[in-house]
Amino acid sequence: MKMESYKDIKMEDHHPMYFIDNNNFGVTNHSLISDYNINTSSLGFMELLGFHQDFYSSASVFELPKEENYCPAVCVSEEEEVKPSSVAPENQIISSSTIATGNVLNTPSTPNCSSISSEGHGDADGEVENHEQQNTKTKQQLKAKKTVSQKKQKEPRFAFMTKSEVDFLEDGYRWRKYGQKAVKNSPFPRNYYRCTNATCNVKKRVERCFSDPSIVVTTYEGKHTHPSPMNMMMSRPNCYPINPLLPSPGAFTLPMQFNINQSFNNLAMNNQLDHAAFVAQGRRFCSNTEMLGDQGIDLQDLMPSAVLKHEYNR
DNA sequence: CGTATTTGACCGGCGC
DNA sequence: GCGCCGGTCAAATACG
Repeated sequence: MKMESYKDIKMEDHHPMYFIDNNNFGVTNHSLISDYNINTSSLGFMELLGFHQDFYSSASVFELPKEENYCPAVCVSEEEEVKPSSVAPENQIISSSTIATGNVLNTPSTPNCSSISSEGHGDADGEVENHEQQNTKTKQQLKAKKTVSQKKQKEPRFAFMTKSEVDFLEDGYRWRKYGQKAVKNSPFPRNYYRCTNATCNVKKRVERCFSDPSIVVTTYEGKHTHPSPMNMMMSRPNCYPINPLLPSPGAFTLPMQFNINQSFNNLAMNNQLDHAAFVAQGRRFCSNTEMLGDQGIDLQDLMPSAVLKHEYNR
């Protein structure tokens, strides 16, 4: 599999989409995601992905060889998702300096539902109301309730587009597919995934761009309530990518060449890595019960399903 | 046998 | 009110 750099995306006029120039996304040889200057007080792109500072600030984690400098264009949508069928590959790239303004990375504040809680209470002069007034009020209440509930349902959502031959891009989390729908005017179906963590309600939609089948549009909805299994690995002191020349008993040596936009599986398939060694190291890590016990994670949480599948098929 | 995926049915929102 | 469409459910199926 080969991923290519993608710079030709057209912004829809009404969508607050932001695209990040390949060379500024932090996957070039020495620039980092942490150089992003994302407003940390808001819900950032990386936070939505569940990657925390302690993870992506590690230089070695995001170093990538020049020939693999494929970073996909990233688009972020605050209110609406990307509509793959309408995104034509054409122009307009905004560099990471533009992203630093951060307006689309901010999570829209959701109003409280306190207005609802007053429903049916404190109506002291209700006796004088006639039926018409009551009916009108009921309708208004229902309408208000409906509006609030609609707002409440709106989860922070963002999407990014990746030029890739594979549909499902691993991101460190485990997902369970719960649906697939045919997309109107598109030969490519839309796949629906849900985070397998019981306490997490994050959803993910994956579909191919109709106008350019080589582009995969991944839309995330919600925010993970738990750290990324991969993030957990990386954040543990003895689990950071280590220099293989410096032996560390019990340490899980992750591949030194790693990129957020590339899946674990892709990594394993990449000629930069030895897949068997990668899986074996994962096993070694996961067999260390002391390391896993306090976090309640298991092998499947740590190893993305695609990697595990790949192992099964061997 | 347990778990993940598939896929048709169902539901709710929205426009006409 | 009706139909279309996006999203979700859940039974059936596949797979290890």
